[in-house]
Amino acid sequence: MAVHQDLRATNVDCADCPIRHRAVCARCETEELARLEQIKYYRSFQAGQPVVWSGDRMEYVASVVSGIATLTQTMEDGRRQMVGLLLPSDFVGRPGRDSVAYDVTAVTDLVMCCFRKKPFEELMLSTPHVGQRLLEMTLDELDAAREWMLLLGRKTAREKISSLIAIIARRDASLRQRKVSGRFVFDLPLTREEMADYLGLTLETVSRQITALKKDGLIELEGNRNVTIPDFDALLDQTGDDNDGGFLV
Amino acid sequence: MAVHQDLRATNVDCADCPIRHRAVCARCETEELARLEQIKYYRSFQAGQPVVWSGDRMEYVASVVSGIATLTQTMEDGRRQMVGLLLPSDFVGRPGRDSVAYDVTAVTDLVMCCFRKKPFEELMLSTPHVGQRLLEMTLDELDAAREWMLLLGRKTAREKISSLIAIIARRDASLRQRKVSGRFVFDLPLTREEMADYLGLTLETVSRQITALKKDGLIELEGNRNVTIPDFDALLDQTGDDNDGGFLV
DNA sequence: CGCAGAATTGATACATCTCAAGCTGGGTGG
DNA sequence: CCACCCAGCTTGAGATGTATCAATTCTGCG
Repeated sequence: MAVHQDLRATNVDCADCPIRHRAVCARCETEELARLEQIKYYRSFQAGQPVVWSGDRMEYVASVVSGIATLTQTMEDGRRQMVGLLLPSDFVGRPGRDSVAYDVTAVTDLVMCCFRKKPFEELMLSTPHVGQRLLEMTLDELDAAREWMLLLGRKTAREKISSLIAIIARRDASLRQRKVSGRFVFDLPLTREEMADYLGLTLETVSRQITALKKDGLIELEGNRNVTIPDFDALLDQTGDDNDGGFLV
Repeated sequence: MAVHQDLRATNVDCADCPIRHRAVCARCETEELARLEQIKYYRSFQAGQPVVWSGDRMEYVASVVSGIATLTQTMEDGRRQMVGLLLPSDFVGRPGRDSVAYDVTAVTDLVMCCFRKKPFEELMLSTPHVGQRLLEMTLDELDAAREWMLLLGRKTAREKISSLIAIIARRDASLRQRKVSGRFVFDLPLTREEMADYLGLTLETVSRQITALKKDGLIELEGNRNVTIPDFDALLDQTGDDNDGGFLV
């Protein structure tokens, strides 16, 4: 149970919280916030550390404050599929169920704002805004999961990689409050293997396709992680998506 | 916009509704039910008819009362991926958003219990039980979508078909309030092509794998639709899943 | 009975996987 | 301070599962 390394982290005042406006608490009024503040505690994980294993009891639910975590499913013979990427403000855990259905792993150093499950559930019953916001967030995640099903089931390797790079670029831009237009530079948070697990490919195929995109001038690489997109629209053309449709992930 | 054929259907009293205990209204108390009853209306679609197209405005949300519908996404060049299968008691539509992100199509004759969006949203704000139940259902759907991502990304064609047949068998059993054990007989609601769209395969591959399962004695066919599973556990062994784990779809 | 849509079957092509070497860059210990 | 080491990545050659294209053959329905 819980092989995680948890470092103490000091609580931040909700009013100063960087994810205040997007997380599960976004709609809360001051008194609801005060109640949440009472039951919250922070928890940190180092890059690479597991947060919970599939099947474990998880006695809390949480919001990602900073860092990135992944949700993965693993088959008996070791085949792995990533089924979600958790960014700041995303929510982990499921009120009304004790155990978790997938492995949760910290990809970068990670800080989470945790609520013990019992008090959180009581709060959900007695005040409306947390549940409403959680429903909204869950519906968004469901849309994202379904968009991902199209990618996994029907896209080619090149389309998959292009889509992933485009999505990471957009998320990065939104975290930095910028727009992805013209030339855009950012860091990949994932290794080739993690990308492969996300895309339903092997790491070799990921590597080859990245090389191909580089040769075609659609991306530029500085080291393994730092990516420059010289022309975002040109990259979008490679994703197979309806242009400018969709992906709000 | 809305090329659907809608036949009038007479409303059933909520108290006698076959999906009363599983649908979005499952938790409602009598007065809440009365309010829902006021704003509900039934709508029927013939097998094969579209319910809504991706991008259309959808001015209502609805529960499937009887029949089966599919959610599919389509790429510009025609590649299609099914992203959901709607069975009786499943919910369609998204409070808080006007347009739909995927095509919804009636696979069999279909009856839906519809609520105009505006009144439904107001009801969700003023009474807690609808929103709570909807959150629970959405979380279940998210789990199912993620399970499906593993299938699409990592399973072989044979594992995919076996998984699909096992899931349909289980759902069929649960609708008929029976258990899937020993010898089990049921009808496939989907054509080979629809199965292919669900599984991220071509219809030829689906056909070949079904033939292979038949040759191996894992299933028996009577015509194209009627399936007998002589030994359910033997079929489960072919799915690649942790035995008796998971799938509550 | 006959026909059209659905399904099967076959031959071949090709995208991706698999297995196997190397490469590269950043960190560590001698 | 350099040599080594190792994880992460790239590249290559060959195997393989699934797609594609093309006939047939079923099956259920009018």
